[in-house]
Amino acid sequence: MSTKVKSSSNSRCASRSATPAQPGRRATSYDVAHLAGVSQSAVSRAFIANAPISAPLRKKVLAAARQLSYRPNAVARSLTTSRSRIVAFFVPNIGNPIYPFVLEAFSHRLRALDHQILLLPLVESASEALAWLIQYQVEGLVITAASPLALSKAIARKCLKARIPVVLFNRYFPDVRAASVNCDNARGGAVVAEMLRAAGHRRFAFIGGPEETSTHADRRTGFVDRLRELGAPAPLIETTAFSYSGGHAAGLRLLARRDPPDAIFCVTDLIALGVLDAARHSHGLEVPGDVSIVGFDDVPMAAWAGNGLTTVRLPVEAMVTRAVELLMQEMAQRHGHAEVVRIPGEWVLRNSARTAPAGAKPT
Amino acid sequence: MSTKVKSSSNSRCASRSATPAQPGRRATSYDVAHLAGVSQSAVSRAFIANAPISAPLRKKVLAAARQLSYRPNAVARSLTTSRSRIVAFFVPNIGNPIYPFVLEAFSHRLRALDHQILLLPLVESASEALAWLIQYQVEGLVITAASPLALSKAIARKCLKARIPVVLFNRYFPDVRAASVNCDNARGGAVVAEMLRAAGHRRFAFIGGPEETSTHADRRTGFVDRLRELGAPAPLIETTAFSYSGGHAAGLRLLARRDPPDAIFCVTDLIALGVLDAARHSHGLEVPGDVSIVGFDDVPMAAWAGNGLTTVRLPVEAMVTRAVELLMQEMAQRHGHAEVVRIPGEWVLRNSARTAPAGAKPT
DNA sequence: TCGATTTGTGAATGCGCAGTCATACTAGGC
DNA sequence: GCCTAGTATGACTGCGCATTCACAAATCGA
Repeated sequence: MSTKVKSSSNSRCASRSATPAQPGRRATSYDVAHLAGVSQSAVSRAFIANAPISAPLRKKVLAAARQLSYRPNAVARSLTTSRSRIVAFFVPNIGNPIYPFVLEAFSHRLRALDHQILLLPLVESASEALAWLIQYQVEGLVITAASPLALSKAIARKCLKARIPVVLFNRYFPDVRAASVNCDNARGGAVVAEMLRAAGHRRFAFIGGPEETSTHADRRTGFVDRLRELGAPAPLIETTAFSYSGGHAAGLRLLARRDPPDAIFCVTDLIALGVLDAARHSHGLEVPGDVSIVGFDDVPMAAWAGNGLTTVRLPVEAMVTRAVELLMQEMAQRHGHAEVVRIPGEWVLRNSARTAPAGAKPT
Repeated sequence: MSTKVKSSSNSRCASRSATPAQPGRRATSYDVAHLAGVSQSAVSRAFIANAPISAPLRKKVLAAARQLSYRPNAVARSLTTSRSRIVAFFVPNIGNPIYPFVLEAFSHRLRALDHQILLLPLVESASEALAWLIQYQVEGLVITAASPLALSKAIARKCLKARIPVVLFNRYFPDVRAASVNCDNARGGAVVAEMLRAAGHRRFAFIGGPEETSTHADRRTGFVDRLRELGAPAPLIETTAFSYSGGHAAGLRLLARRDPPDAIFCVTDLIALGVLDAARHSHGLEVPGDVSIVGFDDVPMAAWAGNGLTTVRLPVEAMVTRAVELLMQEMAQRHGHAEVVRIPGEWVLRNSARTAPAGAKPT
C-alpha cells in the first residue's frame, strides 16, 4: 500500500510541477519547490514565521519564490488553517463624515496585524448577515454606530450566539453583552455643561438623536445631570435624525420659540452644523453673540472657517486601537469579556460658543 | 486498486460525518449529506444554480442544510473554482466626502452580483499591492481618484500586466490602457463657462488641483476652451490641493489681487467651499453679489443652507453601475477594451453663482 | 565515545468544496 | 422490445496549502 500511495503522490507532484512556467497560471508552492530543488513543505515553512526551517533553506526558497512572483495563496491557506484573517465591517450609512476616518484607521491598524477588511453589504436581516459571515469565514465583526440600530443589535446578538467576535464602535446596547468602544460621552456632555454654564448662559437646550442610541442617552445624561449639579435650569430637549437637515429643522423649531435657548448642545457635529446655519442664516442670529452652539465629534467641517464649531473631539485613533485590541483578544480566546470601553474626548474650542471671562472657573 | 481507493474514500467519509453535531464546529457539506441521506455531491449541487439535480433532492438537501445552519464555505469554494468573487477597493484618502457614497454604491451593485469588497490597505509600492492582490486571489480592482496618483498609476500598470482586471473611477491615465469611468469633465467645465458668461461675468478664474490629474485637466480644458469660444478673456489659473484648506488658501490669494475675478470655477466642491469661506468670511464679500463661485461633485455640504453651492453633480450611481459592468466584463473575458467612459454630470443651480437674466441664452 | 536529545527535512494527509467520470435509470424512436 | 439519448445520482479526485509524522542529521552530555 505504501508503494501505491507513494506512486500516486509522485504522479501528483509531477503533474503539478510539470508546468512550472505555464503562462497564465500562478505559481504554486510546488513550482517553487521544484525550482528550488526542495520539498513543498519547505516552501510552506519558508513563508511562516517561527517555522522549523534553517536560514539557508529559507533563503533558497525565497529566492525561487521571488523569481516566480510566488505568494502563498491566502485562500488555500485559510482552508487549511481555518483562519481567514478577515474582519468584516458594517457601515452601511456613511452620513456622518467621521466614519470614513474610522474605516481608514481600522484599515491601518488591521493591516499592521495582517488582517483584511471585508465589507459587510447592507443585508435585510440578521440571519442573512450571519449566513454571510459564516459563508466568508469571517473571524470578527466591527459594527459602527453608522449602521441601523435594530439590525445592528440583532446582528450583534446572533454573532454572540454563534461565537463570532463582535466589537461595537461608538455604540453599545445595555441588553447585549458585546464588547464595545466608546467615547466617554457622559463626561463629554458634562464638560459642555460646565463650559456653557461658566460662560454665563442661562437657557440651555439639548438636541439629541434617536432616543435608543447610546450616544444620545449618555451625552444627554452627562449634560443634563451636570447642569442640575451646577444649579442651572433644566435644558430644553429636542430630538431629531443624525443629520444636517435634522439639526437644521430642530434648530429652526427651537429658535422660533418665544423663549429661545441661548446655548445649544447638539449630540453630533452634523446636527450642530445644521443648527448653526439655522441660527445664522434663517434666524439672522449672531453666533456666539446671541446663541452658543456646541457639537460632538469634530468632523472636518467643524473646523471650516465659515463654521468654527466648538465641539468635543471623538478620539478616533485611540478608539480604533482599543477596538482592534478587543477584537484580536476575542478572536484569540474565542470568548470576550463584553467590556465596554470609554475613552475621554477632547474639548475643541473654536468660536461658536461663548467662553467664560478669563479667571472664571467652572465648579 | 479500485477497491483500495474505495475503502480509503469510505474511511474518509466516515471520519468526516462521524461528528455531525460536534459543537463549535461548523457544518460541512458532508454533515448535511449525512443528515439528508444523500451524497456530498448532491449537497454541493443543491447550492449551485442550474446544477444537474432534481427538485425533490434539492429540497431535501436544503432542508437538512437549514437544520444545521449550513452555508457553503466560500473559502473552499474559491479554492476549487479558482474564483474568489472578491473585488478589491483602493481608497486610502477619503478626504473628498463623495467617496463614501461611491463605496456604498459599489457595495450595493456588487452585492447584487454576489461579489464582495475587500479593502486594499494603503501599500508602500505597486509591487506590494500586486503581491497582496495575488495572495488574496482578488479578481478585480477598483482604483478611485481618492488614491495617490503615482501609486495608482503604477498599480494599474502592474495589474494590466498581470492580467488582473482594473477599473479606474473618476480618473484615467492617458499613458495607461486601463478601463475607466469618468464624469464628462470637459463638458461639465464648458457648461460652467457658458453659465458664468451668460450671467454677465467678465473676469474668470479656475482653481484646479494637481496638474497631472485627469479631473483637473479636463475640467480646466472644458472651461477654458469654452470661454475662448465665447470670446471671454482667458481665466486666471490657480492650482492647489484637493482639499478645503487648499481651496481656502487659493481663494485668499486670488481675491487679494488688485483685479480679483468675479467668477471662480473650482475643480472640486471641497475646494469651492474653501473659496466660499475665503470670500465671505475673510474678504467680507457677497456671494454671488461680488463674486460667483461654482464647484464640481455636489457633496452633501454643497447643499447646506450656509453654503448653497452651485455645482455640477457627479453622476455617482450611473458611474458606479458602468464601472461594475466594465469590471465584470473584464473579469469574464480576461481582457478589456480599455474603454474610457464619460458620463454627463448634472448642473445643480443653487445660489453661489449669479444667473443670466431671464430670456438671456448662452451661445 | 556513545546514547539522548534537538533540529531540520521530506512524505503524506486533509481542509471543504466543485467538478469529472462512471453508472443506474428513464424516456423516446423505430 | 431493443437501442439510443438523456438525466440524475454517487464515487472520486484535486484545488494549494499547513501540518503531522517519521526519520536523518546534528548537537549535547556524560
